[in-house]
Amino acid sequence: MGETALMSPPRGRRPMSDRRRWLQRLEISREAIRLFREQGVTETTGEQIADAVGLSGRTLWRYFRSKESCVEPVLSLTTDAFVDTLRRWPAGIALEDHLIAGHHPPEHAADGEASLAVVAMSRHEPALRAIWLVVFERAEPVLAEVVAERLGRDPDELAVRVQAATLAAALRLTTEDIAADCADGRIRPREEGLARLSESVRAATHGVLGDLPA
Amino acid sequence: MGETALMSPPRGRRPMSDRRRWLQRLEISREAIRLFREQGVTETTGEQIADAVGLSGRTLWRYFRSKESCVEPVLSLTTDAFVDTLRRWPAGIALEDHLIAGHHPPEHAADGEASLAVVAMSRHEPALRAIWLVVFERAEPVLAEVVAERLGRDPDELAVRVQAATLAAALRLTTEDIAADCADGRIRPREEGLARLSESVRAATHGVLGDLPA
DNA sequence: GGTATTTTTGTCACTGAGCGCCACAACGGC
DNA sequence: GCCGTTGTGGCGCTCAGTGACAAAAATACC
Repeated sequence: MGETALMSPPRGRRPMSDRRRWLQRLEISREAIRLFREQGVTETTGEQIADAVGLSGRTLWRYFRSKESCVEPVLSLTTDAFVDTLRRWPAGIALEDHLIAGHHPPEHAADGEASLAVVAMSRHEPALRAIWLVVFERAEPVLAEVVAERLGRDPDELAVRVQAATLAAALRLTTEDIAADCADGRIRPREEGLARLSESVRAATHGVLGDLPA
Repeated sequence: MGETALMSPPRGRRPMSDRRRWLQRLEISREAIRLFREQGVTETTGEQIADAVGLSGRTLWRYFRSKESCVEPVLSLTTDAFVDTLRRWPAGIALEDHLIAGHHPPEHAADGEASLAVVAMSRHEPALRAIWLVVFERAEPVLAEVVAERLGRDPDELAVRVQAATLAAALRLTTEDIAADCADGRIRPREEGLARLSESVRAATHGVLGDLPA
């Protein structure tokens, strides 16, 4: 039982155990976030999370080393999905339109909302903030690939990496802004969030990435 | 505990209770980091830290909510000092020269080395990593001011904040690199660290901030 | 089908973090 | 002297997290 967190669902059929474990972690993650949102982090005990998933407390600690890290799978899933959408972004199309056009299964929407809630909570919960920062940091190399491909250059080039870092910074800041607005009652519907994201990408890249079609 | 105060001459007991508390936290921080470096984090108990400073365990938890957060004061001190030096960076001068030219009291050097050690440990200690990320993140607004001032624009502008976040990311990554090299035996003298930092700043800003004199 | 083996889970006991509560000592003002 | 305030230690508690071992379940092998 490796402690390593898997970023995306294992595809293979054979080692079902791996995928099973991934699903179990995801399930725990969803329940944990639900409880965190309902009662707060400190008010939620590990036992409660375990009960909610029908596991014993001991087993929970075999899946996660701390109760805060329970939020990681959902956070990773959402981040990966977003970066993946970004990767498929065709040239000549406005980013916003592409984001809206992507396929969005309803369960992904729920996870996305949960992730935003976690990001919002992370403002006052250092442990959650650390998870969020680390998860998002893992997306940076992928962003570097996206930038490199778009510019037709090498992902190892300094300029490309810098551009990717800038892009990552813009995406993270905007996501946190949206999460904050969302949590503070200023309800932000999905569309507005996407618009803001695409705007910040445009601002961060000065349009270098090929947004702004015709 | 204390009966006869045979310490130094009676110093003014002003309402400086705030500064006193700050000093006490700093002292705890130094001892905690020393113990963490000597025995590792998990092997160090809160009681040991308390003993090292001559406090009871109960009192330690009044100063810090977790034993890992004991590293925060030294880390903040070092980070603040660095950002402050950056703030005083005059236009038209190479960053590296400015960093070297800054005044560096010997006790700051010890704290700086301790901070690097903490950053190095944070690679494998999630709790320490959380502290480090949060401490450094607090520097971002200040960096935004620096960027804004240098560019003659507003600190609230999205482009400025993005630039500052990029700068922060570059500084953080470089610091972590230096810390890792330092901890892994590849001894990195102070000068080389400063050179690397100024290079990463140049790379992150494309020279926008006005490095590269003449 | 069956059994043997490996993996996963649960139970129990334990350490240690961290806090609530109360008592006590040290200050400073009256 | 008597206060109120503040910092501190002691006691006991809850809960995070782990090690050890047993029960159960999945898997492999026949």
